[in-house]
Amino acid sequence: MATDNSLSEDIKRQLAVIKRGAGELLIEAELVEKLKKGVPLRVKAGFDPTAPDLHLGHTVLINKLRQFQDLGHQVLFLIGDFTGMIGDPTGKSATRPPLTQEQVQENAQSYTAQVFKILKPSQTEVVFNSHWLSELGAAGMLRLAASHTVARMLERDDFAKRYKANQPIAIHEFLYPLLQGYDSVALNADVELGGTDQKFNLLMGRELQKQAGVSQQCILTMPLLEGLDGVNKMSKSLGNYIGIAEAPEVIFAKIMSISDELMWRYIDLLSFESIENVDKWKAEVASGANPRHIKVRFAQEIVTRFHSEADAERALADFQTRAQGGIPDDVPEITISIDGAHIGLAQLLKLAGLAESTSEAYRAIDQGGVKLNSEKVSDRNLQLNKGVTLVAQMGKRKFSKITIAP
RNA sequence: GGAGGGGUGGCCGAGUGGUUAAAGGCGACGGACUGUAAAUCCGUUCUCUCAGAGUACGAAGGUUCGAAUCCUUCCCCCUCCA
Repeated sequence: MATDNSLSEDIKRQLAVIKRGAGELLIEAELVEKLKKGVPLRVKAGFDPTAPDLHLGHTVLINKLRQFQDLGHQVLFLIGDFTGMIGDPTGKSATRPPLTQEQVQENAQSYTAQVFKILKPSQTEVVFNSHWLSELGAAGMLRLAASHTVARMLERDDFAKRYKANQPIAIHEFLYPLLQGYDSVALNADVELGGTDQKFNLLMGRELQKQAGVSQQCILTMPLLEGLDGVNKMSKSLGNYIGIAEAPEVIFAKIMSISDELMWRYIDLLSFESIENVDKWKAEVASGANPRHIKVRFAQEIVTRFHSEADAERALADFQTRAQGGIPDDVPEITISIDGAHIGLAQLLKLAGLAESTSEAYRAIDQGGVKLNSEKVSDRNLQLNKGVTLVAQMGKRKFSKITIAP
């Protein structure tokens, strides 16, 4: 439904900010009513404590939380430590082992340390759902479980698919949406954010709040960011992610490696540039400009956000050096002690950590992927003497300044 | 509780006694091409004291000149019936 004319300028502005880049807002009219009260909204978002390394995919959501803060609202950063301790066996590959209390605390620390690069601590409340869920007890859990039917649960898309495909669904997996919904009741959330895949769980919060007789939360879903492969959603386990704690050069290089089409997706979901500017860039590229320049600019924006402007400059310089086949400035140095008077190159590369195994090193040499002091090496049996220092390069990215102890 | 199916290299997946270190695909890596993008093409893809060995097909034993392939025991997963 469209914004009607009676809305104040302020609320229109807030709505525009909230809806930018978002997937779906349920229910807009309710949100307007909440905003009209002029009281800071309680905006909830939940995070699984099992993966302490945030990547850009997570930041799509966190950016939105930050925007809520900029509009004066309060963020409830929920760490799902209770569910984390049970251990989520959901499908996929390896079942995750349950986390200990210590691990959960550690992960939470790591989380907040990273998340406050984006969120304002003064408007963020970090909460753990074990606080109220562990008090729920078996009786409370049963009451919760009684609130919904199996049929209702099977409406959820992934449950439905798995059920049809004869894949197992553990009983407690049905409990997850209920617990997440109960979190909203306990926190008295006004709005909950989640990925588009979370819609069902988010709606569960609304229903449980209704049953509890409290005001229902609005729901804002955010699109899922594709990973570097451009196909699957960004995730650590798929290895297609850009971690926000990664080195400036790494973040920069990874962004430069995404395809041109995917670049726009990233910009839409991650950049803070105005919509007008982004549209202008798209037009420029459409009329023949090299997308590379925009990618560089975007990469710098992201590196600056998680490191600093100086780091972004360095990352760019580093990137260009490598592009010209040069040796970057920050080559790690390593000294290696050997037994005999000399050592085979393959063994050396392995000891220096450039190759996983000597076999891999031999292969790389055979394929012309190894350079010493910028000279390509073709002799797979090359021996190196004690006391020498040289810069070894394996492949495009791996460098090391190696000294063989005399 | 009963019946049946299955566990193969990072993943998927062929392979039922002998050129099988194990087809094929994906991924990954190296090279070419480029904007170090993507796509495409070529190559590689267990390890090692590298051309000669060692170790591998859920685990442990056994049969055999020889096993991923046959036998025994154990572990794990799935499906159906109750």
